[in-house]
Amino acid sequence: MVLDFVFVGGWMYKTHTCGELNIEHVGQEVSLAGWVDRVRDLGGVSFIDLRDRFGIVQVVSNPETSQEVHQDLAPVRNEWVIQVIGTVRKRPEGMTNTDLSTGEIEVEISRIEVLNPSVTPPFQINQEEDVEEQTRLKYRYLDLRRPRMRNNIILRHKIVAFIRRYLDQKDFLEIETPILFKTTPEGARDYIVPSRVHPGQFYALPQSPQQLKQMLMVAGMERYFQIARCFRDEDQRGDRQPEFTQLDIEMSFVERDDVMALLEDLYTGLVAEVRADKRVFEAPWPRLTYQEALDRFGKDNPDIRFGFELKDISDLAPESGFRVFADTIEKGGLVKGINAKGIGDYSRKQIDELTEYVKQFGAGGLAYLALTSEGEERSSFAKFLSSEVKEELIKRLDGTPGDLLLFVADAPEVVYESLGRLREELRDRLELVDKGVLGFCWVIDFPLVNWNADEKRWDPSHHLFTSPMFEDIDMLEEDPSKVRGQQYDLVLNGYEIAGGSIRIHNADLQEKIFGLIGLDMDVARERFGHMLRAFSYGTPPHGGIASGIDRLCMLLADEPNIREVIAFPKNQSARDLMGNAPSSVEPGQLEELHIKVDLE
RNA sequence: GGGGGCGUGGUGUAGCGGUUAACAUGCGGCCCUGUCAAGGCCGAGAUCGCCGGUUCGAAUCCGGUCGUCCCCGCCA
Repeated sequence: MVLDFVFVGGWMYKTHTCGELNIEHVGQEVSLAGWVDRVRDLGGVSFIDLRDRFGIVQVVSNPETSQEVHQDLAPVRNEWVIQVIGTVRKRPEGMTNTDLSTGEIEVEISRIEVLNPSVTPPFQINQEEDVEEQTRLKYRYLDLRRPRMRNNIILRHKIVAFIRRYLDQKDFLEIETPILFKTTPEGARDYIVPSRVHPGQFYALPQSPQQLKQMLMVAGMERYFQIARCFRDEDQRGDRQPEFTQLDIEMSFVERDDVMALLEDLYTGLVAEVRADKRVFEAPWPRLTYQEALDRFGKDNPDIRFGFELKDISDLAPESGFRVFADTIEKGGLVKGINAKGIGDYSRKQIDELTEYVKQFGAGGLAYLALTSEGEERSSFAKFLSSEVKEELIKRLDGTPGDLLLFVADAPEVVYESLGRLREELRDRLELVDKGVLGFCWVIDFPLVNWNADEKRWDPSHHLFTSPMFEDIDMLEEDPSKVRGQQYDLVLNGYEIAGGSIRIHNADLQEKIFGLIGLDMDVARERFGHMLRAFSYGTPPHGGIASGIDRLCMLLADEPNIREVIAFPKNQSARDLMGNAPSSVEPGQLEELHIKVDLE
């Protein structure tokens, strides 16, 4: 028996993968290795679906051909790892399986080798049944064998591979930055790592390589990128993990539009390559100002794929006759509404559910005006309105029979938040969007700083290295709230998937910003002295962007949370259920680090 | 830190005050020579997450606790 195992870097156990065999290979002797996906023992003839990463192929044994093979095969069960040597042959007439790429052929076994048996797995690998996530995470190595996870991991690889290829072609250098670096107290909570050689001192894991990539611009690298792991010790959500991956990009001698154009081109090409079946909602991607995003969608990461936009009716409120509306305006608030098209016949109970929903976000209530499909009106507040005001309201919101008009009157933040969230809640309830559509948009012209009422100071809305718009710089002193930052966010289907800015590259301006946000110069020098020093040595104008790879993969894989696109994610309480991390350590390890644990 | 949902054979579910705790699938055995979610027959497998309470009686009601998921806070 002579088998062709010649290709360099191949696998000694295989001449072919399970997925690649087809009618062309008929007559060839092959060696395959993989997992038993399923056994069909018909008493005489036996079939095994043999699976590897590349596909499934049916292998057959017949006692008339070889009694010995048939005996070797008898004990084999699902998920055993076996090697099969045999001959590819065309399946008999009418026995083709059109669901399988290898369905025209099968492999007649001449030898079978058990490489490793398997105990019965805790859940079925060969079936797409829902299994509790806890179990999936505990046995993640088995979960990853299933098609859903395998496809997600493959998609993620393709995404990252495309990004690397693209950026390499555009003259970017991939540069690694330290995982052990310095704490950044003004961001999220840091993960910290004790230093053994410097007792009492700690490294911090990077929340992002922000400072380091700017240093690389000072260093003259001009175009940098990294698929960077980032760490933030905050509570989890479906789209947040304690460690996550971002595509980190920084460029010298660029303006805002250069960075935005690069990312738009990159992701447009990426979608065409990895999800050609998806349709982009609007191209070139629309650009919304921060204010426009809030006014129309109630959030700075809007889902632009459907209507139900927010309409302002604040001007009608004072004279409306409805006290709640009028008082809100009196107190400096806003009144806005959305037209939930097509649910004018919602029951009182259903409307109450929506009211409960917005209350989560601080709204005092939800005023409604239902225009039933029979042309009648039901309303919580219309009785207070003159018919002129009511007509104007309906006109403003483009209300027609069958619509439900919903209003929130409150402080601006509350109005935006509650209606913005309600809009997306209605999207999900009413299935308003086609899942095959990708709604990219840019949000620009963010305020550079926001007033922090609790701490009585200005906080950067992006981060403290973001450059103000040059034309706004002279307002820094008189009215910081009016200063826009050279910042841009990329939003996809209502998720922020990238954010960046043009940076400050001048030590004077950087010191001014430190002053504005109330950072004492001594403290600033201690924390960011290395940056100020670097900026005094010839720093090019520069800017960049960071994009959440996990979220991007999640959206391109049509998954509901980022755990589904991470091989070994952590659960809600930041625990790894497979390895059971975090765990306690030996007392000796703590001693070495000069650490005493004090558990209350 | 707060609010909500869910914990029933290995897996997924049903049962919601008195059942022999049901069904599907998986698992084990037997039969079966063209299956591909193979089929048929038989069988094993659950003190209903844990603790306490109410009740003549609790998987079922109540309280607590643990685990897990979703949301708020948090996430420059």
